[in-house]
Amino acid sequence: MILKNQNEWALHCCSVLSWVPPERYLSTKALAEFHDVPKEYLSKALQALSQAGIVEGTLGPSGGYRLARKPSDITFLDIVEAIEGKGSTFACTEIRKNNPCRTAKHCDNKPCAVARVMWEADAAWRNTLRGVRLSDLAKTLKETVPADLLEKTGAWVVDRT
Amino acid sequence: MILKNQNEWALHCCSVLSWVPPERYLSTKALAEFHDVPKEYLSKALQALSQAGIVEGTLGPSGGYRLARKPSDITFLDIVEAIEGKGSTFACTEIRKNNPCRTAKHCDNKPCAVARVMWEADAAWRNTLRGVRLSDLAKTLKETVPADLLEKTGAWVVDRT
DNA sequence: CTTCCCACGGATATAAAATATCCTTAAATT
DNA sequence: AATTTAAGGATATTTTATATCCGTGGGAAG
Ligand code: FES
Ligand code: FES
Repeated sequence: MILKNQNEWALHCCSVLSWVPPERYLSTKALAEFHDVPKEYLSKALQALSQAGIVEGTLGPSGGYRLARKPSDITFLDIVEAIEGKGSTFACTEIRKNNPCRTAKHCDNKPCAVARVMWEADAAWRNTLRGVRLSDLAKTLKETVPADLLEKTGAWVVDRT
Repeated sequence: MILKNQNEWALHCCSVLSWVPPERYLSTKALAEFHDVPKEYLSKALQALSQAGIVEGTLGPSGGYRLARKPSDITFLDIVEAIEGKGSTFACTEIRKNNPCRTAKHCDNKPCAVARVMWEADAAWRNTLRGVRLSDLAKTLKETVPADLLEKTGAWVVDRT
C-alpha cells in the first residue's frame, strides 16, 4: 500500500499557492511547470482540491487557482483526504462471519476486534495529519529553506499570477 | 490507498493459530476453509508470515503452521509489516528539486518538510499497531465473542491439528 | 522403501487501481 | 470575436493486487 503521488503534488501546490497575492490566481500550467509534472494529470488533483473547498478556481486569462481559506485553516489532512478520500485505509470484509462454527443466532452488534485496532491506527495517522496546518509548513520552510531561494520562488509565483 | 486484504487474513490467521496446541500445526487448507478464502493465495500470506519469523511451518501430513513466538511477543505491526512491507506509505519523489528557481548550489541536506510530516503520520500509524499484541487481541475477543462460539472454534481448530 | 501430504517458491493469468492523455464545454478576459 | 482557462467526461497505459497453477523436496505413516 502506497499513497498516490497526487498527495505530494497537492501538498506542494497548496504550499506554492500560499504565495499568491490576494485576489489573484495561479494557473495549472504554472503549477505544472514549477513542479515538472504533467499538466493534465495535475489538473485532476487540483479539481479534487477545488471540490473539497481547499482551493478555488476561476476561468479565463489570468485565471487559475488560489487558496479558498487562510493557510492556518487548512490542514494536511484536508489536502490528503481530498486526494485519497475519507474512507479508512483498512477495509474489513467481515471475514469472521465465515467461521464454520458460527450459527445464525450469532449476531455481530460490535465491529470485529481486529478491525477496531486497524481503524484506531488509521485514526492516529489522520490525527497527526490534522495537527499540521499549511501555516505550520510555511513556518518550517522559512526555517529550513535558504532565504534567497524562498524569495526567488515567491517572486516567480507572483510574476505569473 | 487501501491496505491489502491479506492483512485481514493474516491477522485473523494468527489469531486462530494461537489456539493451536504446543508442538502441533494447523494446515493452510484448514485456515483457508475456516476463513473461506482461496487456499493458494492465503498460502502466500502465510509464507510472508513465515519469512518474517512470526509463524513457523513444517512439512508432511500433520504439517502446517503454528506461531513461532508467544502471542505476547507478536504485535499487529509485526503482522502488517510482514504483508505490507516496512517502507513508509508515503513516497517522496523529491518534487521540490524541480523548482525552477533552484540552482546547483542548493543542496538538500534535510528531508523535505512535507515528507517529514507524512512520515511522522506513518510513524503514528505504526506506533498504534506496535502497541497491540496478539495476547491483547485474545483478551478482547474473550470479552466480546460469545463463550460458546469461542469454545466451539477452539475445538474446531484442535480437531484439525 | 514407498506413498501421500504438506510448505515452499517460481511462473503465469486476471482484475483492479493508479497514472496519464485527449477532447469538449463553458466561463472570464482582452 | 478571439483567446485563455477550469471543469469534467472518455479513454489509454502502466502498475499493483488478486488469484491460480505447477514443480520441488521434506516429513510422516504404512
Ligand atoms: S472480520 Fe474484518 S477485521 Fe475481523
Ligand atoms: S519533495 Fe517530496 S514531499 Fe517535498
